[in-house]
Amino acid sequence: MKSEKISELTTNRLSVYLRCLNTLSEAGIKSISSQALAEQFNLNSAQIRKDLGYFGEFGVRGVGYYVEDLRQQITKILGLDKPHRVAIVGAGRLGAALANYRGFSRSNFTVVALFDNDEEKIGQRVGEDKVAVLDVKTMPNVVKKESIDVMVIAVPARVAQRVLNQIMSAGIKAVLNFAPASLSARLDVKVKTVDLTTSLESLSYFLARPSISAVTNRRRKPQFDEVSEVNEQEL
Amino acid sequence: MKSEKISELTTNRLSVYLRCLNTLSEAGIKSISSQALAEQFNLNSAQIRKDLGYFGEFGVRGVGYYVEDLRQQITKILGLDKPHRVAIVGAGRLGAALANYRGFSRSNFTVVALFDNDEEKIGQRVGEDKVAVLDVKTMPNVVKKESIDVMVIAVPARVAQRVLNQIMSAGIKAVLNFAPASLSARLDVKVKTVDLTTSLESLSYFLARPSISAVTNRRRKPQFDEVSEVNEQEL
DNA sequence: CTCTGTGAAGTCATTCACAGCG
DNA sequence: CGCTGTGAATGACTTCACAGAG
Repeated sequence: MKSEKISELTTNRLSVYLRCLNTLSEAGIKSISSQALAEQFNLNSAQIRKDLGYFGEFGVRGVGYYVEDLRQQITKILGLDKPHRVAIVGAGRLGAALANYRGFSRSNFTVVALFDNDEEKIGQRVGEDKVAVLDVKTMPNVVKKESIDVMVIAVPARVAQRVLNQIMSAGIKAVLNFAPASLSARLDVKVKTVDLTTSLESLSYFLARPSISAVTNRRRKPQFDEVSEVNEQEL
Repeated sequence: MKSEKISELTTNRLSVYLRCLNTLSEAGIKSISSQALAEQFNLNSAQIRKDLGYFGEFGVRGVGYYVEDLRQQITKILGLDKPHRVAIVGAGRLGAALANYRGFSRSNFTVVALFDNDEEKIGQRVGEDKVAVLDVKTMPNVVKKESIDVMVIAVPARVAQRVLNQIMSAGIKAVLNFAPASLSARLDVKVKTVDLTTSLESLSYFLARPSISAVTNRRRKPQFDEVSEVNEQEL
């Protein structure tokens, strides 16, 4: 175990590894080598080993990694053993969709509240989960009372910086931003921006050039989990 | 103008530059230097010049860039001068939210259809825009008839690969994926994955270490567009 | 003999720094 | 003079390749 600073690319991949391990665990697989893991999920085995190497020695030479053990290790590294409480600012379509997104709970995240400044919306409850819409002015108090430690920005771009400032004032250190805007934050606050516009426009660039090879894609590989028909309702 | 291959990081940034130029244009700014642009939007001036340099010489020495001109140039580079037609697979909460997202039109994207396999949903129309929910089985025909060239995957992870395969069979070359799954695609198909789980889990890692400096964040800088109070409804 | 863990090599991306255009 | 455009320098990330543990 060294004490270099870990790149965000590495932590992103750790999250992906964790997801793979969950799948393997559900399939009853007990152990797996970095190579087999890489092949099954379109990853690179050397990179898996290197990423893990930053945090310790989790493997067994000649064998590979024990799925359950590694799962717990990565869970701990990512801080997912402790629960996180999330609030979303902006009770529009996206905010409401996120508030009811079922995928968060596996990672130990719970959506606690939705904030908005629209009188019409405040006091309502949104979606199946009946998440309460609260006045954005009450944010500082609610953050404290509800022990919220992660905030999601789902407001229009032109108010995003202001909302971020309020969020930082409330003492939040981790923010997921969906507004298409370049935000500036204090150094001790981590803002991750998910920029749909940029993603789409980047796709458009790809479509605009009939270039031969799309280097960014992974090698083609048949998947192993061709399960039977199911509904597509969950998101 | 060279003919190197352009990194996705560069095209992502071009999209950001375009957004900044839109803001400047609306503010009536006629020209701007790379340095001023960088300062106003937390960017790096050398990088702006280098990114643009891959595509041509758009600046005027001693002056900077003409906002309207550069805007059009980047629009063309990203292929945003031609309209794109988008369909979304998965008429769940996220799919419905995306189908009615107003931010796409500025980039010349129009959401044409929603696909699902749930009998209950097929035939309905979703949101203010009344986007029709169609049977996913009709996808190949609809893609042709409606000239759809971009698809969005908003289905649960376990069916995402199968949906992607169908999408590729229908001849689509550009896909935006919201399912938390590692997908494999043909080399001539570009898949961009927006992974909420990974984004959140990476934030969790950041919270788990009380490290002094969050290197990934931009320098703190006061914003210049502190506009007056508005609603936060649009997403 | 298999597979990890890891320096060393290689590749790709960002930033510097300045010649030279307008 | 100010600013772009760009090689050259630096830095970051990935992949190779292998010593050595089990």
